[in-house]
Amino acid sequence: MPVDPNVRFPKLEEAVLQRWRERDVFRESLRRREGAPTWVFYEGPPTANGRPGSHHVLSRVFKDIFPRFKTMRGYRVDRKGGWDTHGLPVEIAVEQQLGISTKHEIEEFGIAEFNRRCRESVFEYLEDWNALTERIGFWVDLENAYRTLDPTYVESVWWALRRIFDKGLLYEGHKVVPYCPRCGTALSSHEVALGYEDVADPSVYVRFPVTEGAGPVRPGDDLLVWTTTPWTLVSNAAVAVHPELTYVRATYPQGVAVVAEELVERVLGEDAEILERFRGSAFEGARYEPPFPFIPAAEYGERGHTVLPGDFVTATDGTGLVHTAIAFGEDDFQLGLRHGLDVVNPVRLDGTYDERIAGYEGRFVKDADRDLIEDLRGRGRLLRAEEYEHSYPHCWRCGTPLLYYAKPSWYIATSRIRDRLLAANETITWHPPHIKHGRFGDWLENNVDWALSRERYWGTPLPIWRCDEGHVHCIGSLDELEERSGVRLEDPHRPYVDEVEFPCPECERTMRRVPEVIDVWFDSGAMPFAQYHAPFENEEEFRAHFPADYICEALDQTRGWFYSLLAVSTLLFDQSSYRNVVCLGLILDEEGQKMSKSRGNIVVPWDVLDEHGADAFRWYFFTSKQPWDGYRFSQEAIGEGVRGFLRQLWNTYAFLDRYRPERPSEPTDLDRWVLSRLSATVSEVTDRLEAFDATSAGRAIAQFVDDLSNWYVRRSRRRFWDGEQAAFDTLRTCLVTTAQLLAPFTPFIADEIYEGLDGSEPSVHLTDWPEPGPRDEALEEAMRIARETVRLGLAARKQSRMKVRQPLRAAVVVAEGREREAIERLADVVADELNVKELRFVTTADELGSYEVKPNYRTLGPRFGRLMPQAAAAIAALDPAHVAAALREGRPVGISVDGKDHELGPDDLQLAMQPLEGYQLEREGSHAVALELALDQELIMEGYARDVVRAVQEARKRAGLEVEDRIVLRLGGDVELLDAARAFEAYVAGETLATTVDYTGLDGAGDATTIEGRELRIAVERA
RNA sequence: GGGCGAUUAGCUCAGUCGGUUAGAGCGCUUCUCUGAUAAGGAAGAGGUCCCAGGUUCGAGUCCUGGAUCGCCCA
Repeated sequence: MPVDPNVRFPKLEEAVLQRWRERDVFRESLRRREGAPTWVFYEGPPTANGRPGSHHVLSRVFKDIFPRFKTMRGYRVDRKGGWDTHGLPVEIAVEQQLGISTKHEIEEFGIAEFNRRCRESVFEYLEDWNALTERIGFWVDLENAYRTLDPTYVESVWWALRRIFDKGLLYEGHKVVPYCPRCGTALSSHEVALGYEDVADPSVYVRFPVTEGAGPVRPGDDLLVWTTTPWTLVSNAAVAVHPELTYVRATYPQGVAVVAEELVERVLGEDAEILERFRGSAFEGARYEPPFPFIPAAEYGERGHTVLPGDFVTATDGTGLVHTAIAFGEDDFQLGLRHGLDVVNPVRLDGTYDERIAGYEGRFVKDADRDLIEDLRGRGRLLRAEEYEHSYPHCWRCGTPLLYYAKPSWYIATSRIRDRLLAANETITWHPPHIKHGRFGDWLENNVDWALSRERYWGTPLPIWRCDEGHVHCIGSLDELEERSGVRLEDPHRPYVDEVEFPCPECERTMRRVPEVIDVWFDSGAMPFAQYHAPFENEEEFRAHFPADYICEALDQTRGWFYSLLAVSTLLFDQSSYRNVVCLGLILDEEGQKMSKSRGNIVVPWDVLDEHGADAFRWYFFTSKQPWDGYRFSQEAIGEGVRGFLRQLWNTYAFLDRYRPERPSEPTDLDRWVLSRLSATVSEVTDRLEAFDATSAGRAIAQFVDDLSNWYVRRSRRRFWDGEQAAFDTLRTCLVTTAQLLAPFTPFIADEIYEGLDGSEPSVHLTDWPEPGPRDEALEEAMRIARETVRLGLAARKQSRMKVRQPLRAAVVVAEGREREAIERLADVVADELNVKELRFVTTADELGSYEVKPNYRTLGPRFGRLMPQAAAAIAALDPAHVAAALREGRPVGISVDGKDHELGPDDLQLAMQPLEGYQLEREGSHAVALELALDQELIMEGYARDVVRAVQEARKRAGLEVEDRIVLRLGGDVELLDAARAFEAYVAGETLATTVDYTGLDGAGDATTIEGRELRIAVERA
């Protein structure tokens, strides 16, 4: 069946998919690499509880391209799919479905049923995902995909946690979390991000009288402290100052105040007199009287109610002295941790004060702000109270202001292996590179312990059991749990696991599981071994697939999967679990806005696939820009790629298909040229793909296809009409090899072209990656120069308004040396393109234009330095003709700069052509083309003949004739046109496939057309 | 508020080691070519290389500060 030039790609792709299914190509590609070296890819698991979007297409096609490439390069690339199934987003989706929103309601509803619904919900869109995955050509083994909810997976995670526990790196501590006192639950960071609102909170400046001085600060001085959460003042534990910042003692109406120097005027006004300046570190350890007497300093430990150093303190707001309440802020908490302060939290989980805060017991803390401020004012401790506008997080469910709250939580002591994490990071190649020591490296440098536990329901249960005596045991396998408890868990999730109890190995009391589940990121970070249920089984499989050679996810995974993978493998194996990583950017809409459902600017993948097809979608992502820069995405942008590249490639293929070789022939320079370009392209594409640079690789292919279509084929058309074997062989080789290069990029069209032109394997994806053939760089360079010459000649025609169809006697080319040899070698091509009878060469431009001499700054700049402008002036003053002559003969040229003589060689000067008036000449650098515009009768006649041919071809098309149909041609009209046609009858007849030409006129019959104002009538009939 | 990245023609993007006339594709206008192509070719219009300083003989490129946008974090 002939190749359809107007094929619809989406339809073509469906047919190719069908062929892949029938021939089982993906699995065959793995079978054929049995025993070959492995190249390992890890699938970062998505969650299938929402429909896949365009950004998922992006990551999936990037996950596809390099494994395909490596498979063709001879590796076995197993691609095990995976699904992330646990976590809060899943729970929230189910809560919404049930119309509930609190933990209390979930427990009332029943954890068993709630989790059953979560389990269902995570695969709700599995069919969509599977269909899309196949349709975009992402080859991944979905039948054996790992799922983080499977008991085998959970067991491997437990094994990992046990290992970490045994190393003493899993512990219970406190963590400050955003907490909704109404819902009684901590919120995850992305939930917090949902609920920021601008609110006015009190802003108070409070006096803390010093009781025990330190450095320059004396008893009786007032530490001025600023806070926007007066309710936390009741549990003030310390005051933080920046050790490097400058502070002052300054007079004010109430006595002497201590405040950051930069803020004196803003806090104390202009009248304050500065008594002393000193560093924050100077008064570290000073003791003060706290703002409220509810909790004595001793409760906080040794350093309660003292001044402590804190790097987080700034002088942009407040006073430069920061009130610290250990239980209510991350900075506060870390400060307390560092200086051994004990956590004292007088606030109950419902957000009210407990009995220690006499007079306020049972009141909601935020509502107590006003009374607390009045209390301070009454005791003369308040300097000033204002309102402060800022954005503060609220619960996205109920609108209650969140409290930051220290809560018990289980941690992995990753900060203790920070050096190992940094060392492991050094072994990873990042794309783009700046992530390595930028965003990711910084994150590792500032590593804090991994807060592992979540007080939630749908997740891997934390396998820690505890007895009343406080002994702790970490379970490392389902077998172990069964041995201790006698219970074999079929489903290790809550609530079933919560019911399992066993006697404490130390004290024989009953051990019960702690209620927490773990952070889902630990699940996915454990996938290198958990996907195989290692080490319980498939240990060899795991060993053979560790570490990964390649992973790829969006940039937002730096603190997600990229981190959890690295952390888990470093904790367990002290090495990275991946060697190369490609980070993808975000997808924005046409306006540069983030795509979101609420904006309604989502581009649905299926729309793109139906309109343009998967190859177009893929090609856009691969080649429009470097993937980490993000995309401005639109259907239109993808359509451009289809027209500019896929159509061009397809048309070239369809062209080849239209003709048949009929006679043997020798290869020409054009053949050798395009094959050399092919070799160059193979090399470059291979190099770029090896470097994970799909963008440059794809663009190199596009450039080659453009050369192939718009130069090789265009220049070779007649050879195809004539059935020259060498042309067919060359074009076929180019297209088959291009199909191989394109296979990882656009697997459908690549396979279709391969199938149509070669087909010796069941699929292009089962072929070996092409090796570059020989190069002829001299010929490539020659062709480059010849094409440049053509470009100049066409420009000259344009300038002289001399249409290309009009033959000219000659083009005069200014060129010497290698350039001239190159053009002479390809003179036929150049003359034909320019439609001139001959090319004449002149060595210098003296007869066509004059030279201009310019300095080569690159060589002369370093030599002359600041005298460069003078040197340039001296060069400009040289006689160009003299310089040109001297350089041709290899003699140096002398100039005088600043009283000294200098010799300039050929590298120091550049000659450029200057156009001379009255000539039609186009120039570039040192070569130029001029046209001989004089026309004689013969040239004019030939021009007419070509016009006639052109008109007849039009008539043939209108008559609906096939290109190979022979015709009887009859012409009538203007005498000169007819004379011209008669004079060039062989040419006219040959071009139009006319068996006979008749000039007797048509008596007004036939199609009338006009050439140069002369009438021509044409009648064509199939012969 | 901190960190990272981006900013070049109407749009999408290149721009190497700092080298003096900053490019391509698309779109637009005009012309041209056409027995593969809704194709090709030529010309034209279109630029504050985000801004301001600095280094340098010379800055789109290097440094500092700022603006805008995005991401991550607080």
